[in-house]
Amino acid sequence: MSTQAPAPSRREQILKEAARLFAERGFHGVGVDEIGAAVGISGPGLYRHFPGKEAMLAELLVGISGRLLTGGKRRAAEGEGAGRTPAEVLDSLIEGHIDFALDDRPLIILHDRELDRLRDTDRKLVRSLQRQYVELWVEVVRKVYPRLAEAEARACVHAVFGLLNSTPHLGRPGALPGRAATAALLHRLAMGAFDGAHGADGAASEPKGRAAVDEESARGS
Amino acid sequence: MSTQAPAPSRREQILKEAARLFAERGFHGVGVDEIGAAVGISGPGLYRHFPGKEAMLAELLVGISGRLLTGGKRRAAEGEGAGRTPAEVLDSLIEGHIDFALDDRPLIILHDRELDRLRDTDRKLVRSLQRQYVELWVEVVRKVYPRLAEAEARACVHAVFGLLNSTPHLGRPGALPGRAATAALLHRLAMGAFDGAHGADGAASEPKGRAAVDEESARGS
DNA sequence: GGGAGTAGTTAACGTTCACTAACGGTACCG
DNA sequence: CGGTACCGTTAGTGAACGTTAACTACTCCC
Repeated sequence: MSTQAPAPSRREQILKEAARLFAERGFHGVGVDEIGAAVGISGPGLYRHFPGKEAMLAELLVGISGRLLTGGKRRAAEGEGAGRTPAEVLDSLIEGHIDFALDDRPLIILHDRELDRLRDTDRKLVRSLQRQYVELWVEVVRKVYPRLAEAEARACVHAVFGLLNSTPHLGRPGALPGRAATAALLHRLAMGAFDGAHGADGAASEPKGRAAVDEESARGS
Repeated sequence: MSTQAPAPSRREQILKEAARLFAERGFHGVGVDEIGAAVGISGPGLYRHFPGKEAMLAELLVGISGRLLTGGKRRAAEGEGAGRTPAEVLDSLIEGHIDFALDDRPLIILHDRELDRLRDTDRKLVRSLQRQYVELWVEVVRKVYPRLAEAEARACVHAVFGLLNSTPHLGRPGALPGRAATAALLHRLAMGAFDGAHGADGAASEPKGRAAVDEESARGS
């Protein structure tokens, strides 16, 4: 309805279009003229809003990293506050990440693709935020799957991020039924991945039945 | 000259270094002078071996896509020939992909990151190879997990690729015990993901009909 | 009405980049 | 020795890019 679109203030407009273009063609593949054209102004008019091209990328990356971390922290804290089990907290983290991946595709792409185009200062900040986010997940994952060593858990988290961030690769049109179905599918995939990493025998905490697919066990490597 | 193997023929040397540099800093972020310097010659000397910078990227991407597809086809054919179960074939596909991801990191990065920097002809070729590879997986996956609809299976395959291709994000040093352990872990993660996708109840999302529930949250597109 | 601030324009500058031109050395081969 | 193909060099070219400069129009506010 009359959702108050609160004045998409040129700045945000620019950031949004820049994100889309950067994601499509890469940071170095997009000129400032194109970004300007995408918002109706042309070329150097952008410099009224940003000190430079890189500042746009920096703000985008810091923004997404910060929001991911903030959201993750909030969900973890909610879990501690209420009587949630670690498994439920992990569930919530997965859900939050999926929301990001589905709603902010361009940012998710940039987030792990164009980080190295930042200057030292910005890059270190973004990396720090990313690391904190990863460690947040690792902590929760290790509570749910205590048999995972820390390094293993971290690798699993990175892998699941790769899985969840694969949304951009799903074809644009009607490849999947819809948003909700896609989210549910990703959720199941992520949970399954963690379960699989933990090993075939006694995973205690999660009630998900093991839908038996006959596999001849561990000829793993 | 009976020794066939050790001929790192300048050309291959160039391709290898170009792959590394493209993966590190992006196609547009690397200059031809740097590529030349990386192999000991400088700048335009490269044009004795390649008609242009983009030709190097094209050869790299066609190469990796082709090798992935060839390897996948070989494994699938071996499965058909022998009495292998679909689950065993899928196992083999996963193993093959992991080998690629672990042994040719730069190429795996380029493979899904710099595709759009190619000219139409090359890009279509690479996309065709990639699509065939995906469809190969989808076929096998649907045999192992028959309850997955085709679109779902395809999404799962893409997601698992994202998972397996996450290796570049695993920290460089001794983050994981070793190659074998990493491969085994990735294998378990991938299998678990498929299991998880299949295992959930079909209550929510099995029909192909336009379930109206999806688009609820799409306000403000 | 007259600053002041904001948001935009076009023109130009300096650099970087992919690529070409012209040239030289070296190995093989008659 | 002369010829040829290969592999490399340095110098240069035209285009594109990020950024700055100089200038214009509009709005707000006393």
